[in-house]
Amino acid sequence: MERKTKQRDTIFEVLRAENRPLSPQEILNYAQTKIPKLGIATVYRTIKEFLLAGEITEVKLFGSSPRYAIKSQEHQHHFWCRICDGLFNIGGCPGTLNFQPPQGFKTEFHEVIFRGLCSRCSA
Amino acid sequence: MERKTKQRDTIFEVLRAENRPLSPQEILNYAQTKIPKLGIATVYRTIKEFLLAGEITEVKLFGSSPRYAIKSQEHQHHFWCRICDGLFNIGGCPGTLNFQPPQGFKTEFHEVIFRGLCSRCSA
DNA sequence: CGTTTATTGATAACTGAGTATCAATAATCC
DNA sequence: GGATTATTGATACTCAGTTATCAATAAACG
Repeated sequence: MERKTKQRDTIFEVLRAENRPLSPQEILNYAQTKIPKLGIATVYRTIKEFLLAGEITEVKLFGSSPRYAIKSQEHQHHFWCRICDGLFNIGGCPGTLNFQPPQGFKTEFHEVIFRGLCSRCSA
Repeated sequence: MERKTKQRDTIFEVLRAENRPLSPQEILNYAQTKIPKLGIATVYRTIKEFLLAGEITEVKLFGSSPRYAIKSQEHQHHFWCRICDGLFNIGGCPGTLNFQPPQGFKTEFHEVIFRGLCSRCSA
């Protein structure tokens, strides 16, 4: 990551603008409105660099391929749309749920996924 | 599923004895203590048959390949061990969490995954 | 501007999960 | 037990996601 390039700037801008976890393919689709000839390999390469640099995090759920999002300081969970397959950040988790695993299990963190229709697809 | 075979009986017995969602590979590993020459293709075939027959359900989470478990009537969530990679059923969810997605999102169901160390691995 | 070389785009290669194929095996039925 | 045929085990294959390769491009810097 020694040089500033249109490709890297655009990929980061896509993640910033969407503000939700995106798959490599989604990133490509959005970014190609700015750089039509952008290649998928560049997206994967750039994701790797951003991960190494600690600028983004990987979000993997439910057997789908991983998504990537700019790091958030908040405790975030996710809504996963059954129609458009999009992932959306959901805040508001109080940190502790109103139930817990039994004695003996040492919970380090939890993830909650709401499944259904996002606001756009349910409209 | 016309004939009763040692393979099918063993695979079902493994799922019953473990009482938690198992990956095809886990099923193979457990079942091979009974049938050393059992093949992975038979595991996949048998899973498909049990799914069609409605005897088991598929549990998919967090980018891991799917696991399979005998159907439960309870609303179950899961604990996923960071060390042994095993999945465990966690009951006790009141059905509604103490936070929700914002207006506009239509939640059909939710999944909660606790991540950390299972009772065996934390001992 | 010209040189250097990191980066890119196109695409071939790889990977792991799951499926198809087919001869060998074994459950069922007489 | 013998015949029939569903099932099995071994393995080749497929597929989607990801990575490697390499010539062409374009940042950076004098």
